[in-house]
Amino acid sequence: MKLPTNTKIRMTRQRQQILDQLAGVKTHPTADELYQMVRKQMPRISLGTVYRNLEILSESGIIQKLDVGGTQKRFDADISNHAHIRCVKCGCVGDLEVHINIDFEAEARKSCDFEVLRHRLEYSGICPSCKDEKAVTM
Amino acid sequence: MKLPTNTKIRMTRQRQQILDQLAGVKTHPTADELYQMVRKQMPRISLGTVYRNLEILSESGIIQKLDVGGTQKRFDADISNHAHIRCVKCGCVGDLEVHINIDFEAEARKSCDFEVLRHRLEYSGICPSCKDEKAVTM
DNA sequence: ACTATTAATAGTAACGATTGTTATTATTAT
DNA sequence: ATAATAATAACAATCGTTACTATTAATAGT
Repeated sequence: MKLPTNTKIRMTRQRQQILDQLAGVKTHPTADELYQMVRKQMPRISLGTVYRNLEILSESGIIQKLDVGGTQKRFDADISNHAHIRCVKCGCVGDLEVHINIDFEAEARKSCDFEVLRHRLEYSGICPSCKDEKAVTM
Repeated sequence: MKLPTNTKIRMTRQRQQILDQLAGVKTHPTADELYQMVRKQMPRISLGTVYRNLEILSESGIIQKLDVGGTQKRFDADISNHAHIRCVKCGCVGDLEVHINIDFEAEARKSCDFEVLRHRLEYSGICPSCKDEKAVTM
């Protein structure tokens, strides 16, 4: 089990690079995609280092680990609470600002005996570029 | 991409057994858990058969494949549209009847250029038995 | 009911994503 | 400076899942 956010983490070149790359992009990359991105700047970095740092960064609340379906986890430097939409064709993930003024947790408590902690709203659909492809093909 | 429900599927003993076991339980088991359950009745069934049948059954709309976070997929013989809550301690998954009369898809369309298809509302919390454990330990 | 067709099976190998392990290197505290 | 600590690269191991292949079983047509 890991420590909470009070743990001070060391900012190494690799960690900084991973963070910078992630912050500079709004595509919610997978660990492997980030590895490819960082490798262009630091060719000797290892995939394990990327995984370990993404884990550490998300555990200390600096980034977010997303579990939006599919086999791979994705990462987001934007910590704000926003919904995500996943393209059913290519698997890419976009951001979504949904303003629904409902206490989701309170609603859930009405119908179950769990201690309700949080909720996640996730969408699926077809991304703009896959929509265009479809249009071209037909 | 696979065909809709008009595809006729062969009902083998194994497939029937998997379906029966899944229907007889409200715990949303993983493929491996189902494998263990079915094995008690059919000791020579293979894990691959379980995976293949769960895939076929969910594709033909007879059961539901759940992607509720965590590393493993889960399965549900209850096709009705209901939300799920996952225990952050033990990973178990429970059902939830949430009645929110909002057109989630319409809300999403306001803030993104995807073709919005569907949404998923997922909760996390602590299940009754993990709550009790905590109480005992402290 | 009998046989041909064809899908489904058991067993096992292969796979991709992720997590460990370990010896080495870098960073921080003394 | 040097000892202590943490992070790294390289690689092995694991986990969940899918693919392969020879064999078996479910259905269709007689």
